[in-house]
Amino acid sequence: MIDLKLLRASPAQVRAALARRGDPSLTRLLDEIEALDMKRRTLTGQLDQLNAERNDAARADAALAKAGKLPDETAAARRKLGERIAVLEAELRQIETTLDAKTLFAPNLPLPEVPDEVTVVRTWGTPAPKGGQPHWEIAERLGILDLPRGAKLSGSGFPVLLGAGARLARSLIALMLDLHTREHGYVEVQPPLLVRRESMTGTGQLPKFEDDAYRTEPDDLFLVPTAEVPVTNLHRDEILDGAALPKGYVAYTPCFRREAGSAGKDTRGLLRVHQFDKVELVRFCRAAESPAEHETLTGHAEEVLRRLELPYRVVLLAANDFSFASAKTYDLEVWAPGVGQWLEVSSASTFTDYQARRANIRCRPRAGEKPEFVHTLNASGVALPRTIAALLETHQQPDGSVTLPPALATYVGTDRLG
RNA sequence: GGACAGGUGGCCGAGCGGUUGAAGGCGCCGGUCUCGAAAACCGGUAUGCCCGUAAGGGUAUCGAGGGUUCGAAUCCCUCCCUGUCCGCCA
Repeated sequence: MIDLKLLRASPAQVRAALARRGDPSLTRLLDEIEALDMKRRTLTGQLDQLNAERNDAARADAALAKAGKLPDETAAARRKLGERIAVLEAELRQIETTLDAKTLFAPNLPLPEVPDEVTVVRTWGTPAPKGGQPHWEIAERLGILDLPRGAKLSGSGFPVLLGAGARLARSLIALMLDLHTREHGYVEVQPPLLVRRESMTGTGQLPKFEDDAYRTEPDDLFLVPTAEVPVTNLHRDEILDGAALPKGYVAYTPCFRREAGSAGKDTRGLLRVHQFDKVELVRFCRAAESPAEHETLTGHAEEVLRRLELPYRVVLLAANDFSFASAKTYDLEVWAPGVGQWLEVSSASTFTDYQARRANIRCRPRAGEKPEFVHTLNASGVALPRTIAALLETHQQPDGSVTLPPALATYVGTDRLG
């Protein structure tokens, strides 16, 4: 949620920051928000004054009315005052409703250090030369992936993992959860996979991106597109103890995405699917800590790829290229020689206080001090399908088998598939 | 799905038309006492918005919205949520 006080204090700064997102309609949205905010303040000023009058009057009248008789003309005057208040209240309510609705459509402000062009920050490992089989061919040969039957069950984009493939997925999940809980200090969470509208609004998926989500009828619940939603909302409407921050949670969940509007893109194999598994990292911290937390978090996600011996690069996304609620995002991309592409397997973002405002997540720095909004951050740690694709393509052998890195072999129970 | 009960501050809990933002307790903070601590005692301790450099002031908020009233945490209506029992069930 955009900070109305900041918008009021530094309108030019907010406009300049939002302009970097490259959506010209945001200027008009800000105009509307500013006008509504001004109206709201004028109205609340008038209302505060009238309410003060009414409160004074009520106190003065109380004794009179209780004892015996409140003069008719006094009662009439009070009633008239009450009517004026009711009219203004109705007007104010209408403006607030509109203002809230508009505000929810304003994305987060990119941080100043975010570039205008995507930038490769660092690369780890040596990417294999482009070539070899794409993962779907390897997987088909190994009999660990069945796309046609997935399509029969649910439609395209719902892969079925079989045998060693299913075991591989389960092993990857266990490896990641163990790494993040034992070595990086996260608390493991198993959240609900269906969430309320409020939760989706808190993290920024709603109201703007409702078409991207699967929604249940008649309960109006949403299938989580990422564990970020339930885990961040764990602390919705709470005031956290400042001494307990930073706080990190890790959750494995399936993720459900309609991918509306992306038909035809990356449709082969595992690159873009409607349901996939992901281990997600979520952190809550004080505002001053969030830049360092963002780097730490990104490092936690990177460690997964190092353990899997997958060459990857970290890219800093451009201001016009990252998600609605984010203020700064690093993508982790693994090299997939078979398809000859860098594949995004993690997005590590800081949301500054944007989600915290929407979801009303605050902390009290110390006892007796005023609550302040926390900063939220999250990163995939990491998403499975593309990681599996990269694993198969990177570690495929001339004889058609696929070797597994030691860290993973321990979990799978073999160091070779096929 | 059926039948009840209930939603009040960080937590528990009173209040059921008139200085109630809200008793009391717990927790927390400060102080007295102590070599130190505990106990005891004293004091403080909600959040949003607006005005103000500040001190402070105004206002709103007792699940949400609407209504009755000169006046609503208290009465009425609708919705949401939680709990208990019954039914069903991994």
